[in-house]
Amino acid sequence: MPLRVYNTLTRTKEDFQTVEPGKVSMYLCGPTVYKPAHIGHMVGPVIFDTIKKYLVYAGYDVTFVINITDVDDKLIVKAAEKGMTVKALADQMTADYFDNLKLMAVDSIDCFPYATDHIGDMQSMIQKLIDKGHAYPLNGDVYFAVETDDDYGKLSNRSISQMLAGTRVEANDTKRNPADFALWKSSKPGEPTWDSPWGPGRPGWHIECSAMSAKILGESIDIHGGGLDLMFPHHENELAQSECCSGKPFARYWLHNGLMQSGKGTGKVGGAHSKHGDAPATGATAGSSGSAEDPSAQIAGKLAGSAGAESVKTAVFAHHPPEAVRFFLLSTHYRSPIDFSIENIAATEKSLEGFYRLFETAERLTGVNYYTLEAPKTKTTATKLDGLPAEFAAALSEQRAKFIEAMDDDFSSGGAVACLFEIRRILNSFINDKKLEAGGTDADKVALKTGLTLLKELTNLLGVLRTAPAKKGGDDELANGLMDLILDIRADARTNKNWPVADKIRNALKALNIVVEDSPSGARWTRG
RNA sequence: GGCUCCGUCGCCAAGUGGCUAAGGCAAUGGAUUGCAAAUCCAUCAUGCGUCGGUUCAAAUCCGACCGGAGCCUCCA
Repeated sequence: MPLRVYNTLTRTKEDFQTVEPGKVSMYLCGPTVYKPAHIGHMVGPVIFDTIKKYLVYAGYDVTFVINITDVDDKLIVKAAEKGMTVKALADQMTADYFDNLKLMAVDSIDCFPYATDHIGDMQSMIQKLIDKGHAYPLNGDVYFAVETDDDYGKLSNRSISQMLAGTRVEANDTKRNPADFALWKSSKPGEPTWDSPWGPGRPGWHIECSAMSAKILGESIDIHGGGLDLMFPHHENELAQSECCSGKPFARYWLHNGLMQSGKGTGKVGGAHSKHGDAPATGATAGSSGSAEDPSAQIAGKLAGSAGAESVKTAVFAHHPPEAVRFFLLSTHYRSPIDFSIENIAATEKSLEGFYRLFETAERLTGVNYYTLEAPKTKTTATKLDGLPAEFAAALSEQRAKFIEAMDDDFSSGGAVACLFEIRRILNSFINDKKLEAGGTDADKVALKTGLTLLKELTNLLGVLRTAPAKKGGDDELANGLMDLILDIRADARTNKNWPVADKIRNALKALNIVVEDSPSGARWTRG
């Protein structure tokens, strides 16, 4: 089964064929760094990071670029508001963005080009467009002439006339066509500015992606990604500029991820209500107007504009482990809108507990630490299942095949996630059947270890289940010491079949939110 | 007004022409356990918004309708 990807340009799933055999160039539109990253900013990076990991697994040599747009109108406005320089604000917000990527285990990006480092490249591109008659200077600005591009509108499937029909046209607009967009903007005093053949100014919004993409990845790239909201005008304009400039196809495949949405689809911030009434934990109580300080404000509404004076780092990750958030993002298809509600993320956290439990058990039985376990990174070097009990090997192999099948079908991570749960079940079953808790053979332990390695091979592709959950046991010596003592006394009571005492201890601890579990190898406790 | 997209079990969610419609959460029964917890096994949509149509065959294609979302405003 070949890899197939949905291409926005053709609105169909196509077989994946790269420009250069064996190599993939990927460009994802990154943030304009004028405010802290919100949870929605994490969606694209997580998805395309996963795509890259999978392409590497499939044997491709992948170069993945995300740009940082550090010059822009909004940045100028925001910096002025805060009394900071544009650069200082951009640096601060870029650092915040990187922090969050790290938390989300997004670690496969090869290059983060900054717009301000490529002004020269943008100017050359603009000059070339002017020379070719696709752009024209006007009072210190330079505009792209959409009518010179026969294909204009092909990505978002709209025509120039159609676009103008529904929009009010500014009367004093001197552009040749109202749909023409700025490649270069003359600057006002106090704004960041660069010299240019058309006068001092700064680049327009879309040109940085075209210029940096061509510079770093070449004029024709394989995958261009971004949020669905960027399809128009951003990607449409990028496409027009790039192709008019180079005369070559800009990107083979356009991949657009769905946008994150609030609770129950009520749209704007403040209109969102939880279906079941009270939203637990984050106190979106009285007054449904999501304030910016409210953690759930990050979860409300469109996420883009209004909310988000606070970084996702503190607004979301303080309450929900980034691991769970990443797992949640990948449990649905990347093109679907994502309903980021507190209930949903809580359900994901709950569903992960079974994995953590399995890893704990496995470590106790085999000494293998799942989180540091090394696993193969490519299909050709995949975990070998030779010598394992036949049924066990067959079950694991089937799930790996299904996982690959799902990912091959337009990176259907939701289907792939189901395989992880199946493998969890298979491993737990194996532990039960082979009575590993009560001893078991070395061969069975090796088999279990191999099963874990296969699971790790797959969870690595999704970038999930990489770190142990926050400690649930005791982290102070006194508590540990006391619990050892208490459980020791209880063990004596159980040996003497003194059930009332044993149960009293367990129940009393339960009231203190400490859960005691018995097993053949002794009692364990966790903070509930 | 124009352009997209979506509606699958109580909830989340795969599947987009043909195997018994994945999986998770919740629930129920059983195994296990001194009792629990955890784990395993079993059950849980003759049905995929509604009504028509195409087809040997449709959740999957077409039409209409109902309901929801996004874009056309420099939001990832």
